[in-house]
Amino acid sequence: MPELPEVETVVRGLRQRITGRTITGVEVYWERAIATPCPSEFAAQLVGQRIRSVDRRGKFVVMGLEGADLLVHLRMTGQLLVVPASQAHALRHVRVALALGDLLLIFNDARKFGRMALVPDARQWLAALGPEPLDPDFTAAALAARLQRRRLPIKSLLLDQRFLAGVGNIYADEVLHAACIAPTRPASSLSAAEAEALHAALQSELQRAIANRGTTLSDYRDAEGHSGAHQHTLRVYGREGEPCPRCGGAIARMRLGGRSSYHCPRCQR
DNA sequence: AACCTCACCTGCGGGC
DNA sequence: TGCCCGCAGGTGAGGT
Repeated sequence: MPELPEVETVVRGLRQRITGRTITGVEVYWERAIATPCPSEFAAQLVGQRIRSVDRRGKFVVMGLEGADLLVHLRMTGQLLVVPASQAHALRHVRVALALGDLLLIFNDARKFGRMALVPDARQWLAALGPEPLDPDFTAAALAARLQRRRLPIKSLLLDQRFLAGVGNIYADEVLHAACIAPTRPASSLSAAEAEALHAALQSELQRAIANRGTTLSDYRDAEGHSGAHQHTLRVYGREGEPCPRCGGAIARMRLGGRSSYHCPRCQR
């Protein structure tokens, strides 16, 4: 579910609500939600720690504690919700709850794919991730150089978190549409101008989605439990058979790398 | 390296 | 109403 814009929206909400708070209790209701260490260690090590920072790296939420980092990956249906302690009973899929004084930070996750990890240093844990698409150091020239070395379909490459961190199935389709590039094109076949267009589309599409507080198709909610609004402005994702907003051609759906893929065969080349 | 399928899970909507 | 099927924003493992 959540891709870069959704995780960024969650992180901004968390940062405002829980930075500086101390973890006063931990309840693990679904043990496999804790990737590392074992659930009892996880709880024991967290209690008493202060949350110093909340950041995003790719699709990971990274909470900086005093001697460790708490990582969360929401996968398909995970949510990180800040609720008053009295209100948690209304949630149906609570896997982990962190008490923060009179607030609860709830890890809610219907499909149980999401994971939390308590690690000594998040940087090591995340070292294999590719560059951040919104980082100023991520330039069009750098992208073009790395595209040249790969023959994978460009969409599959955009979904590879080691190549680029944070893009998922929705935004890969939207970005390629914005850049007028067919998802099946081998990455190395992109011209310099196309690489430039792809770079620009990554910036603008991801920024627009963040401004709209993310895409809610079903499960995504921000830290306050609010839906995003970007689903109303998607141009191709989920729109099979509808007219392309740019050229009027019919949006097509295909399978690519095992995922549903939407594009306009008329104006994406 | 590239490509495939399966596994991990639950819930929802469509067709009958 | 109920059952079965296919589908879902992600990723990692294992095979060819």
